Amino acid sequence: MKRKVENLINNALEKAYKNGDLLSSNFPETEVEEPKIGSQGDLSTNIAMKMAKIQKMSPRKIAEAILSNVENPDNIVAKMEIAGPGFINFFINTLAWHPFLKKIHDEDTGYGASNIGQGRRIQVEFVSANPTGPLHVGHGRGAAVGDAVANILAYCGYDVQREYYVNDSGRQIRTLGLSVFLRYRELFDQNIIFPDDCYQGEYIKDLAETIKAENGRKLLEKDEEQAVEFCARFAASTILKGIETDLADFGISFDRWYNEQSLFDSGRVDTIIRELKDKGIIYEKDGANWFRTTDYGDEKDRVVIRENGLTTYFASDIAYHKEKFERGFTRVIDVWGADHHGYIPRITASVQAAGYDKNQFNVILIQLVNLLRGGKPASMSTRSGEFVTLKNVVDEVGRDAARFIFLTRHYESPLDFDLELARKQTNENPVYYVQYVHARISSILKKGKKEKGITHVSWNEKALSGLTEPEEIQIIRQLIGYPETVKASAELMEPHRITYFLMNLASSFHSYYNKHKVLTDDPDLTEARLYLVLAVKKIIRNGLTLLGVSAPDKM
RNA sequence: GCGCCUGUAGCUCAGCUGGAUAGAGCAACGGACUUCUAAUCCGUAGGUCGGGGGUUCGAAUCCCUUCAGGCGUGCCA
Repeated sequence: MKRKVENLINNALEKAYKNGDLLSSNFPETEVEEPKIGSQGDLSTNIAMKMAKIQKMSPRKIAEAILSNVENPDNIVAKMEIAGPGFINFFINTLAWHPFLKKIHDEDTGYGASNIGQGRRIQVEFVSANPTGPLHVGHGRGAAVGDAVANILAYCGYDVQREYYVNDSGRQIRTLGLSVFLRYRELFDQNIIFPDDCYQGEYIKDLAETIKAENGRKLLEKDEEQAVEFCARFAASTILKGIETDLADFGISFDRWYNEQSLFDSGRVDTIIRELKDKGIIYEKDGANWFRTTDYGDEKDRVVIRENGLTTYFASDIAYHKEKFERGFTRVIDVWGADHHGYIPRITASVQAAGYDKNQFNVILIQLVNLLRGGKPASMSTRSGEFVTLKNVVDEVGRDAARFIFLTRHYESPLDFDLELARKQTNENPVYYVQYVHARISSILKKGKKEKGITHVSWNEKALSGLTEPEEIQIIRQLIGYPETVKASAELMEPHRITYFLMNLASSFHSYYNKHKVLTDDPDLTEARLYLVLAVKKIIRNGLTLLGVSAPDKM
């Protein structure tokens, strides 16, 4: 509809210029938007105000010139008026809204899809938690956002790959091995001191128990380094399997699990460091090797190889991100926790050093999740190991509620996640509010079939002319806005836009439902309303699908 | 100190990327089930968009400045 009105305006502009009503043909882009207040029409444009300077005329004069040249061939516009400082308001003919419903039905699951990605390859890397412990709620938020972003991008024509980067080498894995080994020795009544910097959680003890059950005291006879190495590998792979399961239960799967270790095994890390040294981007100082990240705007240079000869996490990340682009992705998106924001400049630097544009690399920084229970903080300290895991949360509140709540905020704002509230099946909990729309409509359709024998609703222009209630037009207007919402949410990588869209649509529907009956004694009206309501159902389903939330037929 | 993020109704947050009189939900108060699911709806009340400057026809939105909170600022990951 916006586009249609834009065309009317653009044609009017040209005509006005030819007539001499306008002095310049230098037209700014026509923008049409929905006024918030009903009395200001269905759509309005600010074009006259934007043109005032160029045309050297007052906005209202320009508006008049435009209005006198508007042609309205399809009788879309019922009324036009100039308002305020120079807005042109358009009142749309009720009948003109109806054809949009047909588009929704015809395109069905594809309604809202687009091709802004044009098949470009894009990678979304998310979660990527170290396999040193189970996923906690914070990872859950990253998972929900990353997955939704990937869904939305794919829906908008990108060729999306989901990847999980597994940090399976480096010091934290050794620490993991040591932690497990020490707990293992404890099981044989050996007196050990368990260091503070080891992993404290109960799961470490469980892993030790498993090793004991499978290997007896064999490890005690081994050389300690070997034993730690064994524990490390066993623990990491067991934990990773657990992570994979927890994510699957959360409805998330990856196209690829990428091992950090493989970057060393293939020699990629060595190669890239050598290349960068040759280019002078990496240099030696104080016995260590430094990357000149300051050349790319970082606040100081960063160590790649430590004085002790070991590489840092950054070294493998340089190789990793370069490799991503070599795989053919034109854009790479990393979803990180906000506590990693200090790493953005250095990774961006490495991407640029590899010859790619900094805009090809984006980081979505997920802010903290405050886990609450009845308004009071639920413990989440990693140190004591008593954090609430993602699995705990999903088991307690369910997948749909968890995912939806993670997506009710812009990812840049901290999120309060109240377990008690998420479990409630009341209107305090927005998931049910939206899902309930889908269930209610399913129920109407079922009843329509049972009592009136209506098994199929289709486009019927005559019947649809009966859809004239303000609530009905309001719903159609909202439905029409869906593709735009999806597009914006893809471009900005902000899934919460869809969440809010769905809540607003749900609100309009519930309101309508309470005021008007869909199944009436008038067959035409019933058919028209079923057609409308079915369109709502399709869009609720489409939106929830993008968010990774189910659309139940019954609740 | 420096960097990033956030300050919008009592609370939790939206605000379509500069538009007209700033919106929801919760909490409070008052109403609606012999009806397609009351997991719902209707109404009332609630605001100096942290403060101060600037940019322009027009600012919650952009710029500067200031205050407050969170996070980061390792040859840890």
